[in-house]
Amino acid sequence: MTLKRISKALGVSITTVSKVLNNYGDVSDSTRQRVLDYVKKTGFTPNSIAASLRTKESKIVGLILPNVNHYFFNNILQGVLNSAEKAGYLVVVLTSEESYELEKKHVERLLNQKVDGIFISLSEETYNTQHLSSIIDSNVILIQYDKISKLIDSSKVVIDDRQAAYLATQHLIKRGKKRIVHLRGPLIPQVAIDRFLGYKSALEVSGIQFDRSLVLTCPHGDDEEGFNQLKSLHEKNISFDGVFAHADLVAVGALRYLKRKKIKIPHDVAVIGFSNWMLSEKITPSLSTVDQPGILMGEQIFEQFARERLQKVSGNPVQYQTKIIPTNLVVRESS
Amino acid sequence: MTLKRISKALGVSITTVSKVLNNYGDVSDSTRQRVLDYVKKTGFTPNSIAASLRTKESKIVGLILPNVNHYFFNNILQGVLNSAEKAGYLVVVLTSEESYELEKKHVERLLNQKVDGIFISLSEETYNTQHLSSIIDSNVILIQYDKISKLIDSSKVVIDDRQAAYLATQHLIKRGKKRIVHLRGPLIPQVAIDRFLGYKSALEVSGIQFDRSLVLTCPHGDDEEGFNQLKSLHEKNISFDGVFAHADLVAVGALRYLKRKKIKIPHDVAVIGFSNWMLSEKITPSLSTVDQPGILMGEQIFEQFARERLQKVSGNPVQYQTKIIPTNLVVRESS
DNA sequence: TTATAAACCTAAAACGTTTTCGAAATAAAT
DNA sequence: ATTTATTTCGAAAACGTTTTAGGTTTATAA
Repeated sequence: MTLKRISKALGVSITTVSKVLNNYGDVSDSTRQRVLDYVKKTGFTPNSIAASLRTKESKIVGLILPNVNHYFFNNILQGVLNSAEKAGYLVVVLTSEESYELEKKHVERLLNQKVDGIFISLSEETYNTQHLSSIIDSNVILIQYDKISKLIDSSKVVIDDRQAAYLATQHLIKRGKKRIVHLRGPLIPQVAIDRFLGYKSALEVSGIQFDRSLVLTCPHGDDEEGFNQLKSLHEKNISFDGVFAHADLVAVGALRYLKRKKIKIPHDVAVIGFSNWMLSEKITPSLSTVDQPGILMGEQIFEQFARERLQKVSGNPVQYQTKIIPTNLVVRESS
Repeated sequence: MTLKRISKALGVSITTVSKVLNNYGDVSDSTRQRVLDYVKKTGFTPNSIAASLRTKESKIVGLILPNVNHYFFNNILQGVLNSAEKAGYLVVVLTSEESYELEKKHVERLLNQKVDGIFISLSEETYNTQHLSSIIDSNVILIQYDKISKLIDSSKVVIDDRQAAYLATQHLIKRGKKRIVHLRGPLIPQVAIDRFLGYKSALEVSGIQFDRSLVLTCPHGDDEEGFNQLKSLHEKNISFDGVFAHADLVAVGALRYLKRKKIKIPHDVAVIGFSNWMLSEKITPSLSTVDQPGILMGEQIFEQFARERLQKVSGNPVQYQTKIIPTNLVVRESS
């Protein structure tokens, strides 16, 4: 079933059928009704591939996630899906698995699939950003989120990591803790740097001496690392009374070590994580953490895309925006 | 940049350019090389929308998930993504949120987007399967997975729920448990029925009397339900020494209740869940469960699609298959 | 009645590919 | 030199829409 067949069946032109389907004004009520009835009867829906070819709008956006097994990114996906659904967009999902090569390949695929927008959080390996430039060169809307490159001029949606880390650390300080371990992420990505800086400035503001030996990296963000890093501190006889981990899973590992050593939580050592994974409220003791509103972020990502799209088609200059999403402290038993 | 512009630049026909790009034989080595060089130099990639319109292959598949925040479905997604990536397919993801209306709408959207295949796990509300028939009528490949309709003739990829439940229950019996509670899912979906039947037949085989009062529903599958259902049993003075929950989260709720009541796990009551969520190994006591290999399932889903696609284009009859994916028992502290 | 305006309609081009079918050029065989 | 076979190329149609620019009919006004 095509426009042509409908038009033949009803004895009108292809143009007319197309016009009623697209709500043009210049078609009489009677023929409009005839077309509508026929369309409903046959269940016809226009071939959107053909429409895309003509209009150069695919009504598809691409979302590149570092991975899909992470609670935070699940929520981002969920949020993007929510808003895209409302706006009648389809979203194709790709995972970079933290690989630059894959990320680049995905961008190319999306580009020749002629998606209308690409939403990307950079992999940890990504230092070269030419593929991002090529998105812009192709006149496709780029929205960066979470792990972004400041060098690329586009809209951005990010967590205020520094502020969040500041709040988490300050919270431990308010609980009377003075020797606070920071189990940080890898050295390069901006998120990890920002969280570290937030940690550091919270100490400074409270007049607590920064101690380099209390900062340890947990690059993969798993619980083994959390466990092992606390263990290594103990073995070196370095004392501490608080732990701020860059991920809930790391904090879980830390808790496991403390429990094994019969250290009282939060009395002797208070622990706070990051991300508010589902598991953090189910474990004992339940884990204090920083909630990153992923769903909200996902929605904002899509909505910023929709805004830019509108500006573009209406010929207005597009306004890039950087949205900084606030986080909330979630205080539970571990602190 | 289009075929036309390339052909003009090189003084050959559009046809010739297209042919080298698609590896046709009838073009001389010298012109082939000229085209290849020019394409590489300009970084041209063909517009896949136009190609789709002509070939009627979009190289896109649609994946409908009940939701995206569930560990099992994350893995399905991951698996589909893995295989699709290798085969050069893009996948658009949609969530039904367990709503029949949404599910139907999604199918329609995918259909007029002319995807090559649709992979679907039915929502809990879905009883009418006309939208599935319309997929087949549209000559689009349908693969059902997890929650399937037996009435619709298509390939299927499912967990052997009955066998899995049988194993889980048998495991508790081997531990010497005789009064085993089954916290089951909603009454209608086949998965919940199969798990219940597996539970029941494990009891029968071991000569344990089935007790209707030990079977309780936890329709939403959250931990509150697990907690409350055990509580209600206690209040009715119904004794039990084992719990087989239809979801890990429900089992977590059960554990929480038992811990609160100082009941020894697994000595007094052993607990086993279902799905092997990430959290189940992190909690204390760690939770025994049934591992559903979601990634493998996702891969099989796509690969079955790829097979049918091949059969179709080569004019062979398409062979529907039902793949039953085995599960593994994961024994941990809770049993 | 005729001129003018408004309402309704359509032909045709365009989007960028793929593929069929036949033509031209070259090589091989007679 | 002519025929035949082989290799290489290209014209044109087709995929199903959208949209421009203009044409035809109907209503309104003179």
